[in-house]
Amino acid sequence: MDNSQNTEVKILEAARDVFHHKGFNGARMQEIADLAGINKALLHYYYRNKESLFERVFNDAFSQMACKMNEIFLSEMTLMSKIGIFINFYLNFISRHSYVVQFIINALHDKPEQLREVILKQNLVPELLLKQIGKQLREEMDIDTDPLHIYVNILGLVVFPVLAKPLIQSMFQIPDEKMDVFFEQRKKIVTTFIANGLKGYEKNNSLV
Amino acid sequence: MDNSQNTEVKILEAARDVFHHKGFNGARMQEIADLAGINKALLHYYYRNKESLFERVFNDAFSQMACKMNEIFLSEMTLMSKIGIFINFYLNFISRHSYVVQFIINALHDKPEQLREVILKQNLVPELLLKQIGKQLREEMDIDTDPLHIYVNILGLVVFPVLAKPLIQSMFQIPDEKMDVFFEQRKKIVTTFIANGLKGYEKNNSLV
DNA sequence: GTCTATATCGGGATAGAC
DNA sequence: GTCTATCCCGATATAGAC
Repeated sequence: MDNSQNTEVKILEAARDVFHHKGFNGARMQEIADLAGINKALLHYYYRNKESLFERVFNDAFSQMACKMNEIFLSEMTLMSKIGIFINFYLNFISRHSYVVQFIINALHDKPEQLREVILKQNLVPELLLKQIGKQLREEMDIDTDPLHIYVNILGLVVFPVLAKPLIQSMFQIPDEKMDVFFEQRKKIVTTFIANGLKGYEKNNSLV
Repeated sequence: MDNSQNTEVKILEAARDVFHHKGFNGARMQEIADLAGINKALLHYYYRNKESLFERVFNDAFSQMACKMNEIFLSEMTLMSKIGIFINFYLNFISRHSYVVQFIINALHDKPEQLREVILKQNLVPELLLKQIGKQLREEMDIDTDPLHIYVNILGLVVFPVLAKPLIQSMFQIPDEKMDVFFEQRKKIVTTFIANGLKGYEKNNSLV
């Protein structure tokens, strides 16, 4: 019992590491087994095949991300406070686990229909999150732009540089240490950028 | 001669399609051969192995992207005009070839050292582009924030939603037609957002 | 240059003993 | 539950004829 729980946990941790870093096609069952300290046969004993293990890993990753977003944006605060917390949390979290988002995006790109089911099985209601953001945009900032655009703007500013980290480093020849500084700087930069960007959407803004 | 050129072209087109959509690990030499209307042996005659063919495809894709960016941002216009053109161009181009950026990002994530060489062999000078943006930010808008942050902000707002398209569609249950509308809307939305976001960086801005 | 045939190997999956 | 041994297919790559 105790042993089986241990094994299960070890498998999931190993699978997570390998799938997150190498994706479905790049991952090897052998590598997962090695990392978990067991052999392939036992891996198949717990998860009939690679697909099912992958789905489990995807489900965990997606759930973790989505839950945290829900937690932040459905809480009781002003929208700008939520955005500030979101930016700080994700720039901390993601820069340590940059591969997670890329993993989710790639997984969904490779097998959209299959994983859509996985997503729907969770009891998240992302529409609620949008409604809440829309409501706060209207009431607190007099903005009635589609909240999805705003949400995507925020995500883009925070998430894209993490995804593109290797690209940015290669193009501009930036060493790792400087990238750490870069991400730390972004907390302030992005917050300011969003705060001001939103002003353009205010109903009575002369620029619109 | 004529025939060989034709074959070479067919191979590159086929390889591009397959690699862009499925990445290195997901791509099959057989599929590329089929798509090019030849067989595997001939494929290996032109490109000794999968790696070399992949590098060629990566080089082409990266070069195409980088050149277009250079062309836009090194031209003779105001920075805001460039940004407007960039947004329109990329939201048109990328929404038709969404996989290209994802392909580049994934490739660079999988084999950063190997592809860094490929990038350096091209005669692009990305630092020049940053310098130019920095100069225009200072002279035209009185902003002396690191131009890399601004550049990344712009890219994030434009590129991220394309990368995350399947994610967005799955989460919020958005059909394809509505996504087309969404991307069309973003041209205006993002332009406004950036224009106003930049105001926060002006030296004499009371908010900073 | 282009083909058919084949070598070779790696990786997912299963059988069956303990 | 955990292991060893093995099956079997798919994929890259090469040999060699035309």
